[in-house]
Amino acid sequence: MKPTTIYDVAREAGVSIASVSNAINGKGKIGKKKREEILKVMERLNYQPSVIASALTGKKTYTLGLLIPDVANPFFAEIARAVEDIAHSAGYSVITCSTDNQDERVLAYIRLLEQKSVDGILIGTGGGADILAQLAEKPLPTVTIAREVQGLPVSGVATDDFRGASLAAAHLLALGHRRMAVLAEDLKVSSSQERVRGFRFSLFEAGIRLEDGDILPCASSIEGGKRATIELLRRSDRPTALFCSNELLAVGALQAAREAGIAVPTGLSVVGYDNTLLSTATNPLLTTIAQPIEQMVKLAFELLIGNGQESAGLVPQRIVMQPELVVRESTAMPQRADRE
Amino acid sequence: MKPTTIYDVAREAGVSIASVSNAINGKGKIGKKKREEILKVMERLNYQPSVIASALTGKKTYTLGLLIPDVANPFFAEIARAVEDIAHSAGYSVITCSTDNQDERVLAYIRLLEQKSVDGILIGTGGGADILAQLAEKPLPTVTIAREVQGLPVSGVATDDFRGASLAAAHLLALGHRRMAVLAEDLKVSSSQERVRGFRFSLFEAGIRLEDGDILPCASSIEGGKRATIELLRRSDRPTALFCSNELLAVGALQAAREAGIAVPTGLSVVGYDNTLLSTATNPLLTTIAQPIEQMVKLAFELLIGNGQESAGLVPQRIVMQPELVVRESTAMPQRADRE
DNA sequence: CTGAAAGCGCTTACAG
DNA sequence: CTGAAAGCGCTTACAG
Repeated sequence: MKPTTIYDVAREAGVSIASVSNAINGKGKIGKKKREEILKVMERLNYQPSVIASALTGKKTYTLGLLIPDVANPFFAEIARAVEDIAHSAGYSVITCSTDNQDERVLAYIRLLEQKSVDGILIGTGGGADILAQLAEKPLPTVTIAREVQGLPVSGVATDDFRGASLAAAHLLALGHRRMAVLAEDLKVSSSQERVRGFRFSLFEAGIRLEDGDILPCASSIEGGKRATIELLRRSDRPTALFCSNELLAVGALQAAREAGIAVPTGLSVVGYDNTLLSTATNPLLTTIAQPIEQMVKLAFELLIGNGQESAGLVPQRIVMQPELVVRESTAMPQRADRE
Repeated sequence: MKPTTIYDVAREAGVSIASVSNAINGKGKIGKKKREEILKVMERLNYQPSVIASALTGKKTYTLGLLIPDVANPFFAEIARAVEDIAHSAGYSVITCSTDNQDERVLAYIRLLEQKSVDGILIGTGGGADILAQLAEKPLPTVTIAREVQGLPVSGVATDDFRGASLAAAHLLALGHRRMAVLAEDLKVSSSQERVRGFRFSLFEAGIRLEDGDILPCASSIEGGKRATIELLRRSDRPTALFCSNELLAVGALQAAREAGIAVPTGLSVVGYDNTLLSTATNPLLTTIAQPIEQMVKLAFELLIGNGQESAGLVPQRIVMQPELVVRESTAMPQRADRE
């Protein structure tokens, strides 16, 4: 009933446990024959080394922590999947931590991950920079993904959110829109801020002023986007186009427009952000900004685990990827034939 | 730089490590004063016990494995979130494993989870019953969730998929549909099978025969659902209603219908399954079957970890929950004013 | 190349 | 109530 240990195979193979250990880890200090014999015995006994025992001796736990706001959010679900795949292919498993961007949850999870001696943490969540700053002090390798942390001296990879928003703005501008608004999720999150800034700045350059009132902070959910849009559509000078900082909000906007009897894109254009599967589930299909998830994750993983081995004490490295505009059906030239 | 250990606090507090251990674990064998003093020292040194060390002495790892087909699939993302939350509140963390329903992946993950000495595994994935059967042999606590495993002597909680499909059938039947078809994901997965069976049986009882050709196996993706629907819509006697075994397929169906110029629900009714956020992102909103995810997860967790402590050697227990029909906009009476 | 021994950070009987 | 000691399953110098 008890799992077989290194002692069992040593006894069975007639060698010392040190030799078994060496055989497993391929340290050169063992004869070929002996090695093969041991491997054979291991196979026969169906022996599987305990990673917790080996971790205790200073080796790695081969476990990573992934901090994200919410796995149930399609964008982060996709990130989680990508992380899982690349980690798994490198022998690691990952503990997913949904923080809801709440400081206390972030804190609790970090503590937990420390106690479990994970080999590293991938941070894709919001949460006070001060809290995350503590992390940088610790010996625990950390890299951020899909977000920046102000002044945090850790490596990370993100996509250029300012640029992504500019892409959206340029698209809308080119279509001829002048009255626009933005739906923004939690402004504590850097990526959200950047998207707002980028959009605003692009309009500014085009000579269009986006008032504070045109930027609506929303709960990051379909409902949140819907509520904000309803309010927007009630205004006398309602916008002809909406830029949403994520697709949950965009879906909400679509729904609000529909209920208000405003056709998209004819009466209202909307562009989302992230290019998740939600953007292909809506009708009309969402025009959106895509982030190269797989690549980001791949790079982040390499930064974390170190493809080279000496990445340890290096200077923090920030990689920024380029977003892309994906034009689908939810944007068009503005026309005031709204109330169809 | 090195994390503080139990020795550090013992020295600092002027006691033995055994006492520190006792203080932490609240074993009665320690004086109140001493206990509080120790706790204070722990606080001051910011001491956090190593769970891997404690796990090695026979205690739990407080880590669970969650096997699902794919976290990027909204339904499983929601399951993963629910599991994470309840696990976290009980002091556990969870390693998410996306298997794509592939035997080899299932196998690899199980092996990994064993090596990491997880305290239990939640199985929500497909994969050969034979493979999972091995699991039952092992001392590793296991419970299935949202699926059955034929003849596997383990506990589990699922919702009644046969019934859920019947609900869908009844709804469509009541609306007056007679020519129907079903889009089924991977038939190796029990839940999928049951949904097909349930639907078929209900029609049968109503005197309607569902031919094998009316049941289209699809890749479990939007694309998969779309392709199958396109084929279906080309048929001369095309169905007036579609039952999809999950919402990815349903979304695909919606898209196919749109491209074919067939209005939903007027020209074609479609009902999905799972009630994920996808069902509220589409236009029209999806009529679907809801599973009580949170409750299922809660019960599964209790079965796994044992709210009572002696659940160990008990007879496997299967809990089945009831699904619910959620009527939204994608279903209506059949009418042959298709080509609008 | 190989084995005896110490040690990783805890917990748990076992004496006192 | 408290501490010394053994042990969990490995790995890693260190001798041979």
